[in-house]
Order: sequence, then C-alpha cells, then structure tokens
Amino acid sequence: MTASFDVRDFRDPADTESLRPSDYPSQLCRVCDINRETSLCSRLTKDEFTRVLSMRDQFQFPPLHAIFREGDKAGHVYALTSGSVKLYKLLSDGRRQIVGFLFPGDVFGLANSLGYPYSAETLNQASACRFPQRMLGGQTREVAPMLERRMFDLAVRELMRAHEQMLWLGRKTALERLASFLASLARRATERGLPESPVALPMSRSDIADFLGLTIETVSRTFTHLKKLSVIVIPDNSHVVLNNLPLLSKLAEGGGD
Amino acid sequence: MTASFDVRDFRDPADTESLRPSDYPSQLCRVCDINRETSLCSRLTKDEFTRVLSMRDQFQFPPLHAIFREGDKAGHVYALTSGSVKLYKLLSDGRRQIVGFLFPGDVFGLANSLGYPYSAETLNQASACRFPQRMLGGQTREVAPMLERRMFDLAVRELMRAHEQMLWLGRKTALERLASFLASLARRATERGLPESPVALPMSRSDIADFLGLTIETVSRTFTHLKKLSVIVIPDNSHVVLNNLPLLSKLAEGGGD
DNA sequence: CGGTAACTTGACTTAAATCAACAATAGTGG
DNA sequence: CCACTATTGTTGATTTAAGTCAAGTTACCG
Repeated sequence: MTASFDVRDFRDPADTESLRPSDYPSQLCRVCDINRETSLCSRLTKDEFTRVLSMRDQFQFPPLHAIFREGDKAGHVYALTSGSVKLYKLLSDGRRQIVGFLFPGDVFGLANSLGYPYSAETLNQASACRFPQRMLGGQTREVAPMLERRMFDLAVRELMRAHEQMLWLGRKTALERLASFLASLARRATERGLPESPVALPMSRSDIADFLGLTIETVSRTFTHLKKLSVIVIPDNSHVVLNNLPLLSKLAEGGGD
Repeated sequence: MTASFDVRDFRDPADTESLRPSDYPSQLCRVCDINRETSLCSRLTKDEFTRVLSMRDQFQFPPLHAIFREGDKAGHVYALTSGSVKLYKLLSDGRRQIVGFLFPGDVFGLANSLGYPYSAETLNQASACRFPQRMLGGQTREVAPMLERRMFDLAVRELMRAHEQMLWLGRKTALERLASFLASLARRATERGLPESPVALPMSRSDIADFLGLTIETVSRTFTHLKKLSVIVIPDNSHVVLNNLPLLSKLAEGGGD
C-alpha cells in the first residue's frame, strides 16, 4: 500500500524539451503548470523557478491510476497539470465519500505526520508535478518563498471549497446539490479559460453520487429532473449543456419554489 | 454588516502587563496562545515574536458575539486563545451549516479576495489574537517566516478536519455522526491537555444539529440512544461523560451491528 | 415563583435509499 | 463489422431513516 508510482509512469519534459528563458516566468509555466495567473508556479522569479525545477518530479498517470492511498506516508505535494483526479475517503464497510474533484491548476496531497488523509486516483489520463513537502516551510524556505505563498493560497481555496461542499452535504436537497455541482464545474471551467458550457463530466455517475452524498439512482433521477426543467441537455453521459445558468444557480441556492 | 468589532471589546495585555523576556519563547506564549507546542506562535524566535507582537491585536468577546459575517471584506486572520467559536454558512431561506467549532489553538478567518467564506460567532466568553492577513506571504515575509509556517500547518489541519466532516455528512448515519462528533471533541480536548471525559459541549443542541446536518429532534433522540447503550452519561446538557470510548469509536465508524 | 427558551418524546410524513428490472453504451473478439 | 458480454446508467415499486408537526418536560433567568 505504500508504493504509489510505477517507474514506467515517470516522464520528465526537461529531458526531452529544453527550457528556453522566454518560457518562464512571463507567459506560460510549461513545466509545472498551465497558466501564469492561476498556476502554482505563477509569479515565481526566474531564480526561484530554476530551483523549483530542480526539485520537482513530473509524472504522467493512466486513467484510474491510484496516485496514493489514505494513510500512506506523506512526503510530497502534487500540482495537477492536466487531466482530472478524485480524492476520496472510505469507511470500513465500503461507503465512500469523494471529498474533491481536481482539475489542472489544483493542488493535492497536503498532509501532516499521520499520512495522507484521503486516497487520490486519476479519472482520466493525467499529469502532475510533485514537490517534496519539506520544501515548504522548513529550514529550506529560501528555496522559493513565492511557491510557499502560492501553495498557501491554493490550500485556502481548497478549504473554502470544502466548506461549500459541507453546506451542500448537510443542508441541501438532491436537486440543489446536483445544480450546485454543475454550476461549480462551469465556474471552475471558466477559471481555466474554458467555455462554461458544455461542462465535461470526466467522472462516473457513481463518483458524482459519492461526491454529493447520494445514490446513483438519485443522481440519475435528478439529472432527468433537470432535463425536464430544460435547464440542461445531456448529449452524452460525460457532457452536460447548461441552457439556463441563471435558473441552475437559482435551483442550487434553493430558489426552486 | 462590515463593522465586526466593538471598540469596547478591545484589550491589549501589553498595555497592562509588561512582557518579560522569560515569557517567550521558551515556555508559554502568554500573549497569543496557550501552549508552546501547539500554538500559532510556537517555535518563533525572539525577534520574530517581538515583531509579531507589534502587529497583532488582542480581543475579548462576550458570548454569542458575531466576530465577522460571511462576505465581509477579509483583512485579518484570528487565533483563538480562549473560549469557543462556531463558523457557519447560511442559505437564503435560513438553513444553516456549521462548518466548524473552534477551541483554543485553532485559527480562523483565512479568506481570499471574495471576503470571509463563513460567519464566525462566539459560543461563550472568548479571546482571540488578530493578525493582518497581508502579514502572511506578501512582500513583508521577513516579518515572521515561522509564523507563516505555523499558519500553513494549521490551515492543513483545518482542511483535514473539513474532509473528515464531509465523510460524516455525506455517508454516515445520525448515530455514527454524533458518535464521531463526541469522539472528535474528546480527542481535541486531550490535544489541549484536558481530560477526554467529561467532554464540554459549549454549543446548543441546535448548533450540534446544524453541524451534523441533522435536526434538533434527531440529535436529541440520538443522545438518548447513546445513553441507553450506556456509552455516555449526560450530567447536564453541556457535558457528556464518555463511559466507553472504544465502543463510541466503533459506533462512529459504523461498527454498530 | 412565573415565564420563556431549550430540550425531549411521540405520531406521522417524506425525501432519498433500497430492491428490482430494464436500457444503453462500450469493449472484445470472432 | 457485427454479435456477445459486461458495465454503466435509467426507471419503477417499495422501504426506511430522518424530517416535520405537536405535545410535554426540564432548565434557566429575571
């Protein structure tokens, strides 16, 4: 349960494509992230970036790959650079709660000495950048102060998302939860520069159910309900067209009437 | 809705009691926290501590005092030094989800530019230490690198607690949620050097219900259920004696059978 | 004391879970 | 390219855990 990586998954872009000065940090952070404004490595100085480069590992994972499991000794923090990942916790009898879906630009794997607090698994082909956790905060803080700052900001963002999901799970109906989920996916897509509709659903209905604290049957019925309200169209099971985002948002907040 | 502090609440111990060198940082951090090992200000150097002192404000709040409200412009981070605080989010129709109960040593108020993501309210008489958020991470990072480190660690702890609560809310029964809650309070009490039983419940049944995603009636019935199982005794409504912590923990994980 | 707020208990309802087919989709190999 | 199969998703019938409604009871506070 401790080995999380196949050697064959290892890829290092720096081995194959040389990094030109113009690649960083002004426009795209080609190695460890997507977009200068939102990425973990954004706003690093050239020196910082160079030092970070020397400490990070780059990985590619196949679909449904277990990156690490809950309880594994935690030594690294990950920044997702492409694809999607789910984070989940299990009860001994198999009940599962997905605590987050991650998209490029998100970080995961923050942990204390008790090990990772959740399992992380890819939904599709994905790549991620891995940093030693001791690089953050320790005596080696001179390595990249701005990286720590960015990591902190992203951790705060994750915490806010977690609080939002607690409201969904504790106090919203099935319809409100699914509407909130779709609206949230749309908003996060726009933050990555993608259109807000159609929304991609790289996860299964079962994953959505375990994320929203529902059963797959209820998720399916609720999708049908939203279809009948003409709020969404489902061209195929991994895409949703949002026809009426204002109404979707209203439903998400309980304005269903 | 923006003013969060009464001037009369302001107290600055440094105004009334002078700080002797022996007070920091070796034993107790008398000003901004409880216990050197677990506090925000633990492990600061003398210089760091002095600089932090000059930037922090110390507050005392009466019971049921609103420290800030969801959406307020966020400029400060708080470290609770005594008493208890609840953090909650509201829906427009009044439904409420409490996203955390805080005890001495916990931090709250981390936010991004959208303002505080939750409201914060005291449960009882409480005191807290307030830092400007820009003190963390910005250009002024030289102020107290170790403070940032501590803040990051405490944010990670909050995130882990949030993930745990998501599992409770999404996948546990009423009995499992209440058992988890009591076990968690007991564990956190021991972390603060208090006995694990009796557990203090500074919050109302209504607060517990809104924390666990239940109604007050269900919370009440479930307390009765735990009493009948002889797992707990309730000497008064703000204290619970844990008679059988192993069984309580088993019930919390679904080992009810 | 008296009155209000907080909590408990009981009767009944309901949203979502469970159980059970059934339909669509995606692979797989001939 | 098309059966064949397995997986995934949908729909319907029924059950159930928790919610709602309605009394009671206890604790708190002036």
